[in-house]
Amino acid sequence: MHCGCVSEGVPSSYWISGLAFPDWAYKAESSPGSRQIQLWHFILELLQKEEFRHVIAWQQGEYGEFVIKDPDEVARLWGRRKCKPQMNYDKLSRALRYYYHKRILHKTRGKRFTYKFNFSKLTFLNPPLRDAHCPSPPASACRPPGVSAGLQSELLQNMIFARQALADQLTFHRGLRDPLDMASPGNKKGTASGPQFSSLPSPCLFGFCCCGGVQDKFPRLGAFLPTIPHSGLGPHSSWQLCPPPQYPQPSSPDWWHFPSHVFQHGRSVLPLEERAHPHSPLGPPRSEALQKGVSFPAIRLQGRAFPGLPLGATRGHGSAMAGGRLGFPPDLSQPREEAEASSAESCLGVKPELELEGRPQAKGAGSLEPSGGGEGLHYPPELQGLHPPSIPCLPGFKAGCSLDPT
DNA sequence: ATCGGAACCT
DNA sequence: AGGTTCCGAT
Repeated sequence: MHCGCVSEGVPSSYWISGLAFPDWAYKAESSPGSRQIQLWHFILELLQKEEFRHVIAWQQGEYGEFVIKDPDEVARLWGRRKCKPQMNYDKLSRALRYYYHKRILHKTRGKRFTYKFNFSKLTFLNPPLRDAHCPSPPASACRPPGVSAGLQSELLQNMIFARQALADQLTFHRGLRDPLDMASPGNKKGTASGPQFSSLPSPCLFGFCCCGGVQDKFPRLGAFLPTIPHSGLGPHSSWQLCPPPQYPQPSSPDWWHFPSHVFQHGRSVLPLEERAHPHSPLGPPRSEALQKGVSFPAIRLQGRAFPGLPLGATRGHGSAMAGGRLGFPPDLSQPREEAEASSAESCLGVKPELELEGRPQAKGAGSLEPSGGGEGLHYPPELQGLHPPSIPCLPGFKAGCSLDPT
């Protein structure tokens, strides 16, 4: 039943194994319907490939947003993949539009051929990770051989997105989802059609970038996400640890310009440490955004302080926690075994009681609507300065999610 | 260019 | 289910 179509040299099996698109997603045996490559998979494949950058590429500065630079070519490639020589952009875009309702994708209004992924949805649609352990190499291995500075940046973004996605999942799963989504076909509860988040362990997200061997474990992870038009990381050649070694400067707000609604729910995720010491020496003064409540838990590794990242590590439904695979980096200075042992129990997360205010799709108010809601950052005063989640942490780490062992 | 309904296909 | 094809509307 070969049609001579090719897959453009892009393996359709695993390619972000363990994160968002595990290989099962492509395997026929995992689906009675002989699951084929889906369009969004394909789009992501193209996006990760350097050679298609002239055809489709991530939009700089907008996370998850991509531009189809050559619609005809993308359509041709898609048609080739699907053995549909009559494929064109009109048809392809129709398929993309079906993703709007599924919240896999949405259109960036006003920008031609520009769409944006809702990564959280993609992740949510996928099943539990099978082996998301967090290897803990020596710090010196933080940039594995072959990991370029560029990849370094991308890996960081992966981590950011992964955390974001998990945080989104968390929100999603705590019953605070958007009613529109409840009605969407992919979200029928209690069916066997989708994974249950309660059984979804968090990957060691930090491990993606901070732990060595990421190339081996996640060979294609690096190209998954758009390049951060960098604020504090790129120029640093040392690749010591993934997050920028300091808070972003107010002059370079890119760092906290995450599109996710995760950051728009009036939730301060400031670590206790930060709250207790508003002028903490751990970093420069908080930016305007941070003051508004967009902040990340501080992380200390090897004596250095980092801005936290939007964390999705979940205590979620208990059982997930009991599984103990939560995304937090071990202290890289620890001996490997020790670090692994602790990483198995580590966790850190945003307070999972995120609110979904309004429907993302609601015109002008949706957090997922990039062109509609402006910043969309509304933080009721009463929600500012809330305590961080009471989340089980690494042994020896304070609840409050600093990684600073005390 | 973009949207979404409708019928159809696999 | 996840498109593909067609098409009228905006």
